[in-house]
Formats: sequence, structure tokens, C-alpha cells
Amino acid sequence: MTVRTRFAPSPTGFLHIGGARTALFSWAYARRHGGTFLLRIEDTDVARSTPEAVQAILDGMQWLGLAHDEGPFYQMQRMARYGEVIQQMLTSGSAYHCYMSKDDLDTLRAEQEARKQKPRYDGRWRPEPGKTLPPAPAGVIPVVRFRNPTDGVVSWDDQVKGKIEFANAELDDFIIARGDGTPTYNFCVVVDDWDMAITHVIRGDDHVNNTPRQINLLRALGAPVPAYAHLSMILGDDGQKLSKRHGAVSVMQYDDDGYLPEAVLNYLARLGWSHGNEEVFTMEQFVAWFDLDHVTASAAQFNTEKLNWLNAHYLKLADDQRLAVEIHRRLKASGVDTGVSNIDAAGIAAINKDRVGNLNELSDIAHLFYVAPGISNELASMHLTEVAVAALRDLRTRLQDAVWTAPELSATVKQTLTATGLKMPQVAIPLRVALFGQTQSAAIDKVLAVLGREETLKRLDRVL
RNA sequence: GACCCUAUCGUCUAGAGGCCUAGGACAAUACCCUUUCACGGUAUGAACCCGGGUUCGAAUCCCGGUGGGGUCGCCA
Repeated sequence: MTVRTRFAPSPTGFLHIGGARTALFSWAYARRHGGTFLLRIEDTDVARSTPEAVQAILDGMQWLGLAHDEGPFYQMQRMARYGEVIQQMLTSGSAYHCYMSKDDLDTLRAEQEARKQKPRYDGRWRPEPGKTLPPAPAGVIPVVRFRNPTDGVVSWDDQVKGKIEFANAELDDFIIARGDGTPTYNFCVVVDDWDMAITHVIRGDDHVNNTPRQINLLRALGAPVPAYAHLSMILGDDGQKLSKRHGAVSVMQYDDDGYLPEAVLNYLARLGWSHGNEEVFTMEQFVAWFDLDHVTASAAQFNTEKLNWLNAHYLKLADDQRLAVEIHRRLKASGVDTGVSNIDAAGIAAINKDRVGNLNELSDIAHLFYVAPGISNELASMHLTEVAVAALRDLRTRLQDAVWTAPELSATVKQTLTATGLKMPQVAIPLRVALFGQTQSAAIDKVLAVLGREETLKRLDRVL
């Protein structure tokens, strides 16, 4: 049997971190078993679905590098098929028309809640042997309800949570088609998973309660029941649940915030899944190791600090040319023209990538190379003392004819040390202030090498 | 309220009855390295929710409690 998994978001917003992990696990499971991963857009909520959201989801998936093998399928394009199945069910008696109005339904639910009961449809239009149904009210367009079994239990062996069992008595006859004929979620999912031959449904925890309904539907249709794996939810950094109002952000926000996709992926993989003590691994390793047995059943709290650590780790490993592209992109976005200078962004990346936590910090440093920052009075008076300026003057003369490589520049600075009798920090710090308006930078010889002779002398002359 | 799920250091987790005086990672703290800030290295502190069982033996199995979460839509 070929494994077929799917990621089925509804296009009512961006791809957030929880959805991204669900997609990642579905993708990995298919890859792990040489199967097929498909993307399905569940857009039957016409009022809330937007093309922008579809694009946002596609963008997020692409940024993460989670490629689907089939799709994207759009449920709105499958209406004919849904109508056909509904008609079939109506004919076979596994579904029926219900003329109860929304108002009556609301009243019924309010009464049930007042009695502290579980709100549910009371089956008044459900056909039963020997039961006489009221005459269909004129002018009312009925909804279609599924005739759910009333006895027994429905259970499945959840691939992450173990055996889960529901009494059919707990389930009511849910609506599968609205008054306007459009099918509803549980129904579409079932028909799609069936038609698309999905073997493993990997989805969020919030669908556990839909599963017994979907299994009953599948059985009524005579369709095979796939394996289910329900992933527990991801809580915010503060332990609170993520919501639109609180903490739920688009995966693209992580791009904006300077995270590398491989860091986000590695973090997400490790959030709720483990492989012994492995913490840092490639996607190839993840795919080779991934299994549902080691997915945690309980909710996990998002930890930005650990993500930051992974991001810093992957930054160190990242190719300098790739980082150069990121630097240009980010600087350009903040209005800095990097074209006027011949400073090599890859060089900047090479000497700074192991000192920063994210791409934005790297870009901020790069900014200092492209545009000479001002020097605050405070720093000037503290570091550009008479002694320091004299040393810088000495250094300037030597720099004039120095061979412009880091080792040679290091030697040059040391000559100034010898000449002035100062210690390295006594020269290096004023030099940093003169060059960048701040006291910290990467190793000063490397910095000079990247900044270049012309720019270095120009900046030095400002303070001499 | 009903139903369903869940519970190991602050956080993510290892752990499938003896290997556990509970391991790793992030974070924290200390020290080392050092041309500043970082990086890096080393070390330290830090947890099995509670109560009953089962068993020679339980973090691991069972029951109950408590905490947390999910669902109860003509949303998905």
C-alpha cells in the first residue's frame, strides 16, 4: 500500500506555526514511506475564504520547502462530485432532509444548555420505521443530515494518542449539506479523503471529535477508513493557547524576523517529536527518522529562545553568498542603497555570521559597512582621547601602504601597538568607534579587510 | 455542563516494569578562551501532579482525584 497523506488548510488566513508543523509532519510521513503528499484547499466557507489566503498558504509552504506531489485541489471545484454523493445517500437512506429552522435549532440548543445537557439535534426529521414525520413546511428549503448510527461505539487506533472510543449515542445527525445545497466540512473531508485515496490523516488535535463522525460517514459510503494521527496543539511562549488575537503569526513573519527556514523546520520537527537525544538534524535525517510512534500526545509550549539558538546555529553553517543575498534584500527593503559601494556582502557575512542570532542583526551590521554611521559625543569623549587619536594617526600612516589582507592588517595594527606602547583594546576600541560609531565589532583586522582601504581611511580622517 | 484527550527539570523532551542515585537540549549560573561584543569550551543547580492499587520491583501498568487542553455551528 502506498502511503498518501494530505495537508488540508482552509484559506481563511495565513499559514501559522501550528499549521506549518502539521504540514511538516504529513509531508515527512509521506516522504519517509516513499508515498505521496497532497495539498488540498478547503474553501467551502465562501464567506471567509480568500484568494489572498490561498496565496499566503502557498507562499508559506514554499518558504519552508514543503513541496506537494499532487494538488493543490480546491473543494469548490468538486461541487458536482459532492452533489452526486449526497444524492446517493439520500436515495440509500443514509441521509435525510431536515426542515427545522435555524431559529428552532437555536431555541432547542438554548433549552438543552439551560438543562446542562450537551446541545444536539433531536432527530425530529429523522425517518424511523413506524414513525410518522410531520408534513414538510411549504417554502422551506431543507438541509441534508447524515443518519448517524444510534447504538454502539466507534473507535480507532489513533497513531499518536492510542485507542480512542466514542459512543454513537454522543453523536447527533449532523448536517452534510446546507439549505443552499453546499456541502459542509465533515462531508467534504470524507469524500475527498476517499476519492484521493488518503491512507493517513495527520491533522490537529481539534479534529479528534470530528473523527467518529467521519468514520461513520465513511462506513455508510462503504469507503475504507484511513489511519488517523492527531497532533496536539502548540501553545504560545507564555503557555497560553495561540489565537489570532494572541501570538499566532504567519510563518512568513519568521522570514521577516530574520529566521532561516531550516531553523524553523528543525525547531518545529523537534516540537512534539523526538528521536532519542537528537536536537540538530537535516531534513534528510528527519525524513529518515520520522515516525508517528515518537510524536508526543500532549500539548507543547513554543520556546522562542530555543528557536533563536537553532537559528544562530544554522546561520554559522549558512553559505556566505546566500547570506549576501539576504543582506542585500533586507537592506534594500529598509531603503539602503548597497549598489553605491563595492563592499562585499559575502565578506561581511563571513566575519559576522557566527556573532549574530538572525538575518536582521546581520543586516544591521552590514548597514554599518555600507553607510558610515555618526559618532555620538559620548563615545567620542570616552574613547577618542588624545592618546587614542595619536595612535589612530600612527595607524593611519601605516595603513596607507599596508597590504590589504587580514593577516597583514593584523601585523600593521601590532606595529602601532609597539610604536605607542598601548595594548590592543586601547587601539582597537577607538578604531571601532571611529569606523562604526560603536565599541564592538568582529575582529578588527578582519573588519578592516572587508571595509577596504579607501573607506577605512575616509572614516578615519573624520576623527583625526 | 457533557464528551474526548492529556500530565517527567522554567521550556522542548529521552524513558515502552529492574539499565533511573531519571539522560539530552534551550534558558540560568560560574569559570575558561579572548583584540571588544559575541561565538566556543567546561562545570553547576533544576523534574517523574496527588492518592490508591497490581508487582519481588513502577516515571513506566490499572483506578480515582486534581490541573491543563479540545469539541459540542447550515466554520473548517
